Amino acid sequence: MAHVTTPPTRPEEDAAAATSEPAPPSPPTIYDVAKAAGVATSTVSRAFSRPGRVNAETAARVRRIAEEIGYRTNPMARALHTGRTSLLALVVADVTNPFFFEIIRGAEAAAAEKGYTMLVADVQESAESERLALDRTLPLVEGLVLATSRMSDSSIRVAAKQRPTVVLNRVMTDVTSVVTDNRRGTRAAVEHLVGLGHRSITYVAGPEASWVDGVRWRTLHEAGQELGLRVRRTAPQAPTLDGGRSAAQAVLATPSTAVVAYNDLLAIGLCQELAARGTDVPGDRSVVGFDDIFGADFCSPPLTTVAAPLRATGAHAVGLLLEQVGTRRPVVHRPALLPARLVVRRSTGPAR
Amino acid sequence: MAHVTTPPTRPEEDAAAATSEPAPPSPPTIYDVAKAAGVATSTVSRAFSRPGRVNAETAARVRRIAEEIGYRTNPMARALHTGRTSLLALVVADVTNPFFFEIIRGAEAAAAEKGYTMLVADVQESAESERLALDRTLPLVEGLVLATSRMSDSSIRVAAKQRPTVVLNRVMTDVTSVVTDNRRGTRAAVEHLVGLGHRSITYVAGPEASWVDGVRWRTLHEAGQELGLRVRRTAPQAPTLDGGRSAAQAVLATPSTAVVAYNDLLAIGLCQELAARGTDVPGDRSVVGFDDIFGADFCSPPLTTVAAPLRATGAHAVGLLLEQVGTRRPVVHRPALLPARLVVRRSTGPAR
DNA sequence: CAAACGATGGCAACCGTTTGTCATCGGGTT
DNA sequence: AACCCGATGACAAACGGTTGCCATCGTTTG
Repeated sequence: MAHVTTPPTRPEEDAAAATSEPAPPSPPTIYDVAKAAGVATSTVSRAFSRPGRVNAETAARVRRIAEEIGYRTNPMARALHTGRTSLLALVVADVTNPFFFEIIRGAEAAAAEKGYTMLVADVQESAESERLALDRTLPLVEGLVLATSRMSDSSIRVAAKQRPTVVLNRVMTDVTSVVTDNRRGTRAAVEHLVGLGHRSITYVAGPEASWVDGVRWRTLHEAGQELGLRVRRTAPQAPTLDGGRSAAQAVLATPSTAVVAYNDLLAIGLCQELAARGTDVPGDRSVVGFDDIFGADFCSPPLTTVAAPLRATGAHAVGLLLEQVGTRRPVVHRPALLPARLVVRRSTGPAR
Repeated sequence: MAHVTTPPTRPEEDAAAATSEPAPPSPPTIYDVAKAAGVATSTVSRAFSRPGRVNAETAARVRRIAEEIGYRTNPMARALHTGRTSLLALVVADVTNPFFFEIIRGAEAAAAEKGYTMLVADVQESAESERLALDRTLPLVEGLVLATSRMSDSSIRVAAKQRPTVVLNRVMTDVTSVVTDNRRGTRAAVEHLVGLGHRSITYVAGPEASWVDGVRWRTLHEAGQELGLRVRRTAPQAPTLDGGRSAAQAVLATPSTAVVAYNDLLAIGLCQELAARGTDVPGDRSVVGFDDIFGADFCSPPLTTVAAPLRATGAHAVGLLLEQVGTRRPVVHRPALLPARLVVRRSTGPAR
């Protein structure tokens, strides 16, 4: 028996259905309310938007009648005149990357709290479709949060010129940004490893286009210098499980007893492949990731990682965004630095 | 060259700000294009929407000029008149649940391909905020996909009356739905376990409000009867890692050698807790999940699971939705059944 | 008692597109 | 030469709210 996937449309529908429902009744407008209440449309409008502007009694009556009729203000009509759509866009490189989960959550919650709706656009790691998505959504929204944009700074500026914008995990001079404190986070990781006796660390690099990758590597490098460590770096990897797996070879080729990976996905992939090759983590090598994504606690072994305040990042970004949305003139804050926190699990241990 | 648009009496804002940027230039409208091209606005409009309706030459000229000026049609103005917003909403119970990743991806891709933008709304497992989200988004969108709605059938019908709607993982008589073939999937899991010698299975139940939970349990129960198995069921659990952990106690209290969990999250949580209590999986108990979410392959042990065609589900739902969007009269298809597939990994093994 | 005033509500002009309807025009028919 | 016709483009009326401005009215103030 075959699985019926697309049952064809049934053509007899029209005639049959016409009996059940008489007509698609168009929803009541402000005119209907005005007529029913015996006032002008302007009064109805103001009863909602400027409660002080009309007599309290009148306003109450209008609202009651609107309620009865089932009136709901048409957001498009409002937007046409005011420009206020109550829509915000959050552009993420990849919705399926757990890194964005809590960011989305935080952003959405903060937006909803202020009466805004979040439009989440997934651009599948491509600058091209990111531009496309912006084209589509920019005219609709009042503000923009770019989480890990893959576009150039100048493309971002173009967008930022059109709508208030906040970027995440990337620092720009003329666009407000929110980043986690990668320097401190990285240092915490290094100190943790040093405390366990490690004297040599390999960094598994992420995408070259990543601003954050640069920061993490540089800090690691500096810290290494200061503390007299031997620090190495692999070739850039895609920030995925597969990227991590394919870095195993390079890692095993080094004598480093500790590995710091660009992010958790990479770290988890690496652990998998190391295990497959008979290398024990943390017995033979210690592994640290970044971000503390979903899964970092139930992979094997549970991952020691520099946790990013993902949810707070999303929420904070929206907060900053909303500050700008009202004002005519764009406000650029200096980068907000959110604290990172080292979470020690079982992928790190004493050096061999 | 300046195309003087509509000179809206702009009382030259504060002098101070005027230094940085001259003025927030309002984007060009159809009027600007019309004037520049020396035609009426209707011609401009039709040059885009009804290319056949105007002289090909004129149309080309208009479009060229529009391009030069940087004209983009204002979606709100269009929507106000036509009702077409090119927006679809996908309501998910929990964006941070990996179950939805590929559904979102599939839906978004299918929507984008047809020129629609997906609005993803997270309702945090609450019927209350689901209603709220619908209130906010319903007037904006042309169609609705409800993935695992937590609302009652009647609430769903109310929404479906206002906009074309497709529900996922739930079967309703008068709303189009897309579900995975849970019956076959469940049977496959049971047969797999029986093949390994298990004669007694415990089902770790999911939320009572879940339609899918009912199907899975009933099928499991039936299959048990037919095959002469001993089948038990735990109390309902939240479909999360924690839910899985807290089910461990109940599972250990049974003599069942195999466990089928409502979903992967539950299964993974259960495995964790079993491990913590010294129970070996699959040595002492075999565990099967549902859905094959992100993480099912790298948890410990990698999970045997009934994989749902998540991406196809999302895409298919949008396909069905878009069929209805054009038509005035709602079309209800019968439920589309998408095939499930058993993925055997290492959480199942021979019965003790 | 007149002038001034604050509160309140209505009028009408937008916001930017779409689209039904109508006028015009050049050309082909008869 | 009268007529009809298709093609093309302009006019103007929506779509559903918002808001600046004015008229009215009952009060307060000098």
